[in-house]
This record gives sequence, structure tokens and C-alpha cells, in this order.
Amino acid sequence: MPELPEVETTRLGITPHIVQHKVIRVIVRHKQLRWPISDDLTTELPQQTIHSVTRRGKYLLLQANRGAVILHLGMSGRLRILPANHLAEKHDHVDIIFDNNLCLRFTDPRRFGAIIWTRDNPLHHPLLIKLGEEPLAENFTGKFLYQRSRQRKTSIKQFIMDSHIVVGVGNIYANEALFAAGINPKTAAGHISQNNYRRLVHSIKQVLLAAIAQGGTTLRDFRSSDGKPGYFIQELKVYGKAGMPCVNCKTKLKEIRLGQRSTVYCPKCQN
DNA sequence: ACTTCGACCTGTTGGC
DNA sequence: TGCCAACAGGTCGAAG
Repeated sequence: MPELPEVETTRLGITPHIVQHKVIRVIVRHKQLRWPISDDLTTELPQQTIHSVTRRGKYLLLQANRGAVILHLGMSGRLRILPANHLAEKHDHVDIIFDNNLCLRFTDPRRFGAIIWTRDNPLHHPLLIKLGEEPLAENFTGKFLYQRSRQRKTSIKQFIMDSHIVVGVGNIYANEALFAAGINPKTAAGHISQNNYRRLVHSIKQVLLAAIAQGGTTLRDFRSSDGKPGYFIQELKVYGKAGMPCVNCKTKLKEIRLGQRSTVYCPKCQN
């Protein structure tokens, strides 16, 4: 489900319901996520107020008085705002219940997600400290990618999906941004010109911003925190469209695998 | 330092 | 209809 636009959509959806509200109780039904949920979450978070909900890459950060929740949705995770007494179903692993009688519910069938409690600055956490640039920040430029990619033999697609370089570019939007920039996903990152990196960075920003504006991409069952689907799927040009004609030139879109991930591109427009 | 690959899980899809 | 393999929005960490 979640790439950066879906995470951002989630952040915007939950923020007004939990910021400035005090946590009453934390219910952990299944602590075995990517890493086991620490008991400290259940014991320390109650009675603290959430002061902000921010995002770093695909991590959501819930800042409390004396600590923070670091939350990742993994591949199938989802957050919803529900009435505090809402019946829990099979994959509803965690509830954080607030003083306004609402509940922030974490649901994740595959359990690749993570919920981590830290007493320190969450940005200093080992998982976050090494992250690369934010794609929508001004620091993320063609020059930056060009400099970081010299001597790199890895494909450009894997390079822009590497969170130590730039965060938040997942498989859908990597495919889409490369199509928009007219770059073949197999190209060695170290062989791309600074000019093409400028075009690529522009495309990444555009694709992500457009997807955020549409509330993310709904593939199977992504819903924002209030239950609405994302509409960006209508704008996808290559992802999930192998074998179909390119929207620009009608050439049959080709599918290959890069880094074990499905990669779709137009062999003519992206050469 | 870089690259590749297995691992973590469940649910859905497509081929036979 | 049933079965089974392959695949799915992520990314860490080990091994080469």
C-alpha cells in the first residue's frame, strides 16, 4: 500500500484527530511486527499528549511529551481513526486510544510494518539517522543525484529506490518518474548525465506531488484514514500496464525485473 | 564501499 | 472448482 504519497495522505488524515490529545490507553493485540513492539509503548505512552505528527521518508513520527512513536506501514499497513470501542478484526494489531474517545488503529496483514517507541529524538534513531534526502525538499536536486551516483553501476531505478540516497520513492512512483523523464530503468546510475538527473528529479517531485494531491494510489484496498480511496491509479502511465500500448507512442510496454521488483517501461520513449 | 539476495508475513491472482 | 506457484505498495541485514 504505502509509498510516500500514501503515508502523507495518512499523516494529513490522522493529525487533526490526535494532535493535542492525550493518550488514555494502548492496546497491543499482536506485537510481532517487523520488530516486536516494546512493552514500553504500552507502559510509557499513556497519559502523554501527542504534540505533532511528522513524516521522515515513509516513517510517521508521533511526538509525545517524553518520547515518540516511530511508525512504518511496511507493505500492507494502514492507520485509521475509529470510535474507541470499535470492534477489532483479524489484522487489527494495535489501538492507541485518546481522550476524545477516538482510537488510532494500526492494521497490517503482512506485518512488515513497525511501531517503535523511543525516548530520544526520533530523527536520531538508527533506522532514521542514515536516511537520504527528502524528495520534496529543496536539497534534492539533479546535482545531488549526479554527485552521489558517480561510479555506481546499479540501475537508475534501484538507485532512486535506495532510501540512503533519497527516501520515499517506491516501486510505483519509480516506474512512473522514469517514464516521465524518458530514462530507461536499466541504465547504470553512474552513466546518467547531470542534465538527465535534473529532468528525473523534476519528474519525481511532480509525480509525488500529483499523487499526494489525489490522495495516493489505491491498488488493492488502500484507504486513507477516513476510508476514502486514492485516485492516482487513474494517472498511472506504466505501473501495472505491461503489454499495453504506451500513452505517447503506442509501443507495447515491456516488463522486466530489477532488484526483484517489477519494472515496466516503454522501450521506445525510455531509451 | 558497493551489490545481491534471502528474510520477514498473509492474501490475491493466474495457470493448469 | 481446486490446487499451487508466483507475486504484491518495503527494507533490513548478511554474505560476497
